[in-house]
Amino acid sequence: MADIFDSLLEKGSLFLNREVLRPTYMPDVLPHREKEIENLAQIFVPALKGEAPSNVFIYGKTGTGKTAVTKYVGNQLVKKGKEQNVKVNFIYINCEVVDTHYRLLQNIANHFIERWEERIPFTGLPTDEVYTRLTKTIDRESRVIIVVLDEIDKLKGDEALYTLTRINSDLSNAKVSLVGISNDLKFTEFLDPRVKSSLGEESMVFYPYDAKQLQDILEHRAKKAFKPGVLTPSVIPLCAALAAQEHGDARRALDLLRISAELAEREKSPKVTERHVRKALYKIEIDHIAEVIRTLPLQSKILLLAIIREEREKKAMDTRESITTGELYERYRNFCRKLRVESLTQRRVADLISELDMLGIITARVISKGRYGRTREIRLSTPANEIIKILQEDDTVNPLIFYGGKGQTRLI
DNA sequence: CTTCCACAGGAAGGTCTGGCGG
DNA sequence: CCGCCAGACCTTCCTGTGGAAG
Repeated sequence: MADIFDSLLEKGSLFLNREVLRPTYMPDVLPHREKEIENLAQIFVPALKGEAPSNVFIYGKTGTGKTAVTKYVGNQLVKKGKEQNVKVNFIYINCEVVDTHYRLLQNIANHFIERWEERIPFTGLPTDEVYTRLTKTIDRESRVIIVVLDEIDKLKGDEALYTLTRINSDLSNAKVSLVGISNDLKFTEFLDPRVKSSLGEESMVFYPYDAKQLQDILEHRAKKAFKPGVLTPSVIPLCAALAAQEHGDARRALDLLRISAELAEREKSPKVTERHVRKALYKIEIDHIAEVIRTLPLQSKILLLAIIREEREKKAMDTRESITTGELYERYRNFCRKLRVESLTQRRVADLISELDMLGIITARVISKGRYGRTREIRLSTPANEIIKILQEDDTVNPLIFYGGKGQTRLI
């Protein structure tokens, strides 16, 4: 039994340390974010004199380094604080995980309570009691607390923010500053104006990386991640270019590189090549879409199969025409009858088509066929066999799928 | 130029679920 | 526990429209 793992461990690895390429990894150098680091440090520096820094709001799309920069500067700050004997606390909270008023206060408070029996329970106390305990606890000594609220737009209700932005008026020794991080540029529009002005005392915007910058980042990490000489020289530029095209998302670029290498490894290839990158790109895309399709509502799944069926029929008849809403609706109704599922109205189905379009599974453009009306031109933008592979697992729609020879699939 | 198809897509209202304050 | 409300999900009804055909 041990042997199979031994062989996998030994020759498999192109990696020195795969973790370096994961999004959770905290690099010690952040290329092309020097300015942002400097800025944020500038804002934080009063903490070292025992004063509360301004609250900061940080915008930027995913993979632009917001979290990394904030954590990086925060860690440095705490270190410096220790050197200079100033009490500085840096608390990072991801609001996707801690998403309610209660849990937020609880989380911050527990950060300062060592003794297990005094910790605030997950549930059971009134929220204002948690608040009182929080203020009492942190106010025992004079210190500066920086609370980072990552993905702040995921917080439910703005009560939590309202409480936190005013907490300093209930404290006489400690001081609290907030850092809000969001990738939703419209987030503040819906906030209570008082919260908005308080949170936005300072604001920073993180712009996406361009291809050249992504390339630097990848090179930096690749040095630690891979054994020397494993990457074909064009691999990193290609990953960078592809990710830059997408949104300048560093996380995507790193994922792409990691998965490329994993594919190469699985093939027992001694080197990662451009071909692996292309394959990885396809895999990432399919994996993403697979997840979306799997979680689609039943009606959309049926609709999707109806599209595949219509598309195949068109191909068989060798016409260049694409599918129209009317034809598709008929096929959809037909599928619903076969499955004994109640069908939706055409109006509703039209909206479902738009949704599938927005999800990138199909494309649906409005075209006019003159005398023959206005409709949408519908076509798949995802390989049909991949979709069927996923929908086979759904017992409700599965009866529509038949298996021909040679792994071929057909729809009723 | 007008007609007219086959829908697009807006508006309003119904139904159901689930969270929340009292 | 109950009533209320918001929001997701649909239906019904509707007006609007690009462009080939006539």
